[in-house]
Amino acid sequence: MMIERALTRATYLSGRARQHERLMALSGLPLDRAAVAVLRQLAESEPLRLGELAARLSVEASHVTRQVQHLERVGYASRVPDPDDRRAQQVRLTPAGEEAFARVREASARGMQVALADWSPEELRQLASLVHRMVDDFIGRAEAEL
Amino acid sequence: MMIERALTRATYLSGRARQHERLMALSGLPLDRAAVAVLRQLAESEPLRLGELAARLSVEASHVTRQVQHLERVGYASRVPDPDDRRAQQVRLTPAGEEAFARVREASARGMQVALADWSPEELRQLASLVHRMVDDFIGRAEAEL
DNA sequence: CGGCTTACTTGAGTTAGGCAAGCATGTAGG
DNA sequence: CCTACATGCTTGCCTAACTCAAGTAAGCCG
Repeated sequence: MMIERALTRATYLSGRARQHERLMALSGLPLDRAAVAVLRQLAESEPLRLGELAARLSVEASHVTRQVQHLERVGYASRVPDPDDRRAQQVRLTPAGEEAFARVREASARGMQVALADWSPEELRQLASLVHRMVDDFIGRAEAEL
Repeated sequence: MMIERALTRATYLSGRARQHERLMALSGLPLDRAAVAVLRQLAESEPLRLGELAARLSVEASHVTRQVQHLERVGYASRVPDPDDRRAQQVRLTPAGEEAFARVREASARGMQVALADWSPEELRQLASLVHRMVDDFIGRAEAEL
């Protein structure tokens, strides 16, 4: 199963702090890795409750609490009480948050374009679709095991 | 560039501690994430000097020093002075280390087989080959930028 | 030899993230 | 409706995985 080695290489490499620093330098934003992950998830979905956000990122709620507090302090996210459940809060991005995410995404895509410059559009499409499907399958398995 | 999103999802997910715990439970070994990364790199190459090992993992040498000390204490790695340079040391796996890595790899592959059970062999092959190529291209770019 | 570089080590600090305990709200059974 | 248990979030505290800075030993160059 050579896929095992391929994925391990990819994921270890990209988790390095250095990659993140490159990204922040490119985008000109002072966000840490965890904050970017939250920002991204919020940008890619409707407003989410805290618990749901934690579930989608596969991390503990306590971690998300702190990251969201951070994003609030820098003005990228805001919370509104959930109308259906007074225990819960909905988190959404502010316009500034949307804009910050756009810059992150743009910087990230730019880096990839450089690295993958001589891939054909078809190959890129294929890679993206296989990877998406793989992630879905992994998440599916994780959920099935509960 | 939808590939950007696919990769970010994949890499964030796989970095989670939970994934690692699952792996350790499957393999029955008490190694932490960093140790596994070093073990893997050593298993996949000839004996390496400490600095070279750090370079291949894209981490600081000081981190590698500590990880290797750890692997030595549990009997998975050993060092020999580099014959060509008395400042340096070569790190290699012991037989116990080789065996431990084999178990990690097997556990990891098993997990993937479950998750990706209904992929065709052709799709798996394709994914692996695209991912390998992508990682090579990323490493190539990182080196080119020095 | 004297001075600069390289390979590694050690120490201290930061960040991501888990776990446990606590508080407020919701929900069901008697 | 009241007691009892479940949820959603927060806070505090701990560990792992690094990084950066300073130190030592060995090599290299005039």
